[in-house]
Amino acid sequence: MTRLTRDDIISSAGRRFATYGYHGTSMRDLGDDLGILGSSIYAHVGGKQELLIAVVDRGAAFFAESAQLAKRDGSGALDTLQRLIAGHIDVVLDHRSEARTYLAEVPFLDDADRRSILDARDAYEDVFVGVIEEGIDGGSIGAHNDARLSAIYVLSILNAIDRWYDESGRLTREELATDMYTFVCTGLCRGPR
Amino acid sequence: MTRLTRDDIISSAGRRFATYGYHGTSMRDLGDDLGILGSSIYAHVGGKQELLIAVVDRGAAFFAESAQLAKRDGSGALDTLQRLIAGHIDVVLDHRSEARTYLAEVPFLDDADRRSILDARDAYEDVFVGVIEEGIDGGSIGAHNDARLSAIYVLSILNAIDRWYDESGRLTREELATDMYTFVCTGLCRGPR
DNA sequence: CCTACCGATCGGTAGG
DNA sequence: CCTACCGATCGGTAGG
Repeated sequence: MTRLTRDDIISSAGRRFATYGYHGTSMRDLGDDLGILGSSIYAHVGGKQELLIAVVDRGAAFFAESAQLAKRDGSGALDTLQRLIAGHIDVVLDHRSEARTYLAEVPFLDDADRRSILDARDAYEDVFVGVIEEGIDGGSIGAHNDARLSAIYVLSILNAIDRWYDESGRLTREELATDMYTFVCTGLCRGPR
Repeated sequence: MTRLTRDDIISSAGRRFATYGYHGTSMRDLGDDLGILGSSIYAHVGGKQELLIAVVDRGAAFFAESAQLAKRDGSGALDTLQRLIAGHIDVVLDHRSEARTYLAEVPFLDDADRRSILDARDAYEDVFVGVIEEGIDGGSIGAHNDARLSAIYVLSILNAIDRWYDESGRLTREELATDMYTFVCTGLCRGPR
């Protein structure tokens, strides 16, 4: 039994917040998870809000990193979009607690922190919008699409994935990424466009 | 100032739950909204959980009703899908509090109630799956689509709408329904299928 | 629907 | 990281 680090506590808090929500979690709950008293957490961290900020910041960083990688490695709009989709799925499934807390508990941040996270979210969304606009300009994406709305649709699908995807089910993560990209690119309907 | 009804209290509770979450709402908060004491709510309602159940049940009923209408009035799979989409948007925007609470606070229901709501959700999802399968059988929807996954994608987009749509913005609800249906049907990419 | 409470739990602190 | 607390707030009740 070695001593806990600040990172241990943030990870553990993320798990609780993701499952029970920020307001559904007490400092004593967090202590129980860690095998210490709730009050002992204050030796590592300033307070409950600080824990929420730390978890949400981690989530934001994972998404931002994923977007940078997709932009760097993508060749062409559709390839970059495909990488953005696969990267988002990886973040959501590899960092479920942070991603879920990032997606659901932001309203409970203090004003200043909430605003800065919403800005980060907008910047991430803008990457999707930019890639779709690029596709429209280059001819690979239909000009009838509204880039902003399309980005929101794609992100809505991506953000919901952790609520239903079962890692131990028959659908692999890669199959999901491919199926979802095909849906987004091609749509459901048959016949010529 | 006439006396409050049970329905008034459920509506008010829905607004609080939708904004601050179940665990972020106290009985005293609810009382403040209603202009009475928190303890006075117990004259109308058994407890906080009962309020959550009532709000969530209302949400479930709105969605179920919408699905029945779409199935009844739709002519063909694609028309029914279009009606399902427009109906879902109407529920989410006309009954924001109930819809949001239904979508977000179900994990905080007691076991039995949660299970029955999850069953209702599955039944609603199955309507979407059924319509997509019908479209595949009839040839209007491409056979390469996985009906279950496609239904989840469509519902993910629909369920996220209340988090970004601004009723007083430039996009009307009808435009949104049309744009979203086009996205779902046609996809983003240009070129033959 | 209010008065007057109840025991339990909350986030957090002083001092070690 | 624990001991020993603090005042505030929680969901809820008895009696009117």
